[in-house]
Parts: sequence; structure tokens; C-alpha cells
Amino acid sequence: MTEHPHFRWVRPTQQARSQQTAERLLDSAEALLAHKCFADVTVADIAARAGLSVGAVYSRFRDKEALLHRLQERLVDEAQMTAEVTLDPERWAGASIVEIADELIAFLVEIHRERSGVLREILGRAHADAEMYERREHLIAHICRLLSVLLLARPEQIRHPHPETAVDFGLRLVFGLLKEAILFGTPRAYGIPPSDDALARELTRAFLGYLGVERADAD
Amino acid sequence: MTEHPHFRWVRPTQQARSQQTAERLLDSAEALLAHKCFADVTVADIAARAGLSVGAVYSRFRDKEALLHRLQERLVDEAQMTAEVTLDPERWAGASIVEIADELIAFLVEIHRERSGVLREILGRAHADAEMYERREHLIAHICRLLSVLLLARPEQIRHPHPETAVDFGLRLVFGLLKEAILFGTPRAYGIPPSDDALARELTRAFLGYLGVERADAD
DNA sequence: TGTACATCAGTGAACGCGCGTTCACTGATGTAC
DNA sequence: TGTACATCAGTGAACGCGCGTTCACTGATGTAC
Repeated sequence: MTEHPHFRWVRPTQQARSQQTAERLLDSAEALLAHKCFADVTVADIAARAGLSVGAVYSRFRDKEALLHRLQERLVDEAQMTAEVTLDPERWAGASIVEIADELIAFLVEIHRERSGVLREILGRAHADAEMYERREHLIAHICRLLSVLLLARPEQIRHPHPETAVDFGLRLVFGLLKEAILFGTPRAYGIPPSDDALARELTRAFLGYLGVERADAD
Repeated sequence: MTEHPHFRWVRPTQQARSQQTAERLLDSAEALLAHKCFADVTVADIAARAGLSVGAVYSRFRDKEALLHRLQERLVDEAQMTAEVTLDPERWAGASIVEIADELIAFLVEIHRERSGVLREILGRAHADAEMYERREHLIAHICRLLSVLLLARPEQIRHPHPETAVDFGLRLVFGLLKEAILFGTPRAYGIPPSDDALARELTRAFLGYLGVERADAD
């Protein structure tokens, strides 16, 4: 080590602990968002739930806003990786569009339910906050492209005249309804199936109906 | 008049002017919501744009929150009356489901574009504010019922196995996408048709596709 | 028709609360010799 | 291995700003006799 006084492998001191603290604060904020909106969550709340003091928040994040941005980044990263893995064409070799849609939509329903707090908050701000908006658009575009690869490889099942644009719009339809039903709705809302299973089933039917995909089974 | 000292037709003094002032304040608030969210609009802003002072707001409304509630009430009333008139079965005698959907959805796109400010704000709050949530649900349920009367009178055109629930869910799909595309999206968003005409067209296709209604013409 | 009074609509400076942000400090961890 | 010093992580009381809300006041409009 003493041989090269000017070169040294830099491994910032204690970085691990700091990183952990930041992560705990993000977890705390996300948990609090499940029950109230970000404006109603105070910095003191976030710190307290993480077992830390207010100052700790400011030593890890520039300000309250920056914390929310990091929360979105973390979420988007996770989503992107998940999409990459689960929509890999090899995993779906031999599957029909119906099977893909069934599973994808059931999964999306689940995710929206689990992380409704952050999602709701981020969606609400995305309109006013350009950075957040772009991050979300980027993610959606990414998912659209991955899904398109899968579905457009099975063109004979799609009757919509413009399959390329239809996949994208269809996915938007799905996201829109999930927002309506899960993020901004309550379980007993008029016209929304009462259980998540029923919701996923009906949403899948809508997606396939729009694309013009025939379903073998009927009910 | 002096004949009946205990009975008198009560017509509150100046009520007309007060009413006008309240209306002007509501207009002002709605106009300001077009560019920023309610939290960023100050009571002073609202008063100034209406050519009034801060105190005037508090002489017409209990507080800032109450003003927004009244704004929603006004909007809902207008919407309800509009729905009642335009979805009257007599007006659509002889029309097909395709024709009804075409016009309805084009109209909804227009309305969402015009009043995006208030709509966005109200939707955002509806999750946390029970009163607002109920008012919106009530309106949607009302529209669903009116539309159902129209569409279920033409059952031979619908292939969905449960037409009654399908109309409601289909309308939710439409509202969800309008939120996504117009209220929380920007014109060039990925997967969203760039013009309102194209958007309405594609949305109609989705609605009909879900219901299982055949369209005579194709493209 | 005039006078005196009551009520209503609206003003705007001043207040005060809540919450984000700062900062002087402590204790823990790492580094140099 | 011990000592002295530097840096990092975190504390929490105090600050201060912005904005909703109040309230003592003015002028206009309506009412009684």
C-alpha cells in the first residue's frame, strides 16, 4: 500500500452505513405514503419512523423534494429490471398472446395494489414536475417496447389494423384503468369488479378486445 | 304590504350581488387551476384575479378548502344536467351503439381538455377527501346508468357475456385513459395519439372492442 | 320625501401556525506515524 | 500497539418564511317612520 502514495483504491469510508441510512429513510417515506399524501407527511415523521433525527434526512438528501425523487428513481429502477427479466422473449416461447396478457395484467394489478402509495403520489406530481414526468414516460416507453417485441412476434392473432401502435395504446388503457380502480378508487366503486382477480380478468378482456385477439374459451 | 306584518315574501337583500361575487371567485379559481395546482394558488391570487380582496373570499366561503368543494359541486351539477339532456333516449332513437359511442367519446375528450385544471385537482384529492370522492362517484354512477339505458336497449349489437356490467367497466376504461392522456399526460406522450381526434377515434375503438360491438366500416 | 338607523359587501394590514431547513455540537469510525 | 488527529454520521433546538385566516373598519344599499 505504501508503495504507491499517489494511487490508491478509493473506497469511501463508511459508505455502506450511509447507504443503509438513506435506504431506511426511503423505506420510511414509502411506508408513510401508504396512508397519507406527501404534503401531509412531515420530514420529522420520516425521520422518526426510520429511528433517526430530522438532521439525518438532510445529511442524506438535499431536501424533502429530493427524497421523493430518489424514491421514484428506486421504484423505476426496480420496475425496469423486473420488466427486462419477465418480458424476456425466451421465457414466453410458445405462449399465446392470451397467456401473456393474462399473466402480465394480473401482475400489474398486484404491483399497483402493493405500491399504491408511492405510485399515487408520483402520478399526481408528474404533471407539474418535468423530471418525474420524464422518468415515468421513459419507464412506460421501455415496457411498451418490450411487450411489443413479444406480441408483434405473434401477428396472426391480432386483428387491429395497426398492431404496432395498438400495443402501446392498449397498455396505456390498462395503466389508466389501474389508476382509476386502484390508485384513485376504493374497492366498492361503481363499475369496478370487487376483487383484484375479477378486475384483472376484465381488464385482460378489454386489452384483448381492443387488440382484436380471439380468446379460445368463453364464459 | 303593511296589511300582514308577520308574513312577508323573503327575498334576501342584495343576494344577487353576493351570488355574483361567489361565482366570480369560483371562475377565478378555476382559471388559475389551469396553470398550477390548488396548493400553489394562494387565496390572494384568487381574490386578485376576481378583482376583490382576500376578505371577500372569506365572506363568501368558510375557507380555501370550501371554495374548492363548491367548485366541484358546480362542475358536477353542470355535468349531470348535460348528461341528462344529451343521453336522453329520445334523442338517439334509431342510432346504433357505434354512433352513440363515437359522439359520446369525442365529447368527453373535449370536456376533459377544456376543464383539465379542475378535473386534475379534484381527482387528485378525491382519494383523501371522502366528500369529493363521493360526489365524483355519484356523477359517474349517474352517467353509467343513463348510458346503460341507451346501450342495453340495443343488446343484439353487444357480444360481451355480461352487457350490464360491461357498460360500466367500459366507461371506467374511457375515463381512466382520458385521465392518463389529457389530465396527467402531455400531447407527445408515448403511445397516445397526437391529436384529440385520433385519440377519440382510438378510444372509441377500444370501448367497442371491449363490448364486442362490430363496426361496419374498417380502416 | 327626508332622516336616522341597520345590515350587508367588501377592504387589507396584522397575526400566527406549521413545517422545512439550518447549524453548532457530540460521538463513532478510520488514518498516520 | 498506542496516541493524536481528521472525517464522517447523526442530533435536535432554534429559526424563519409563506400563506391561510382574522378583524376592526369603510362605504353602499335597504328599511322604518
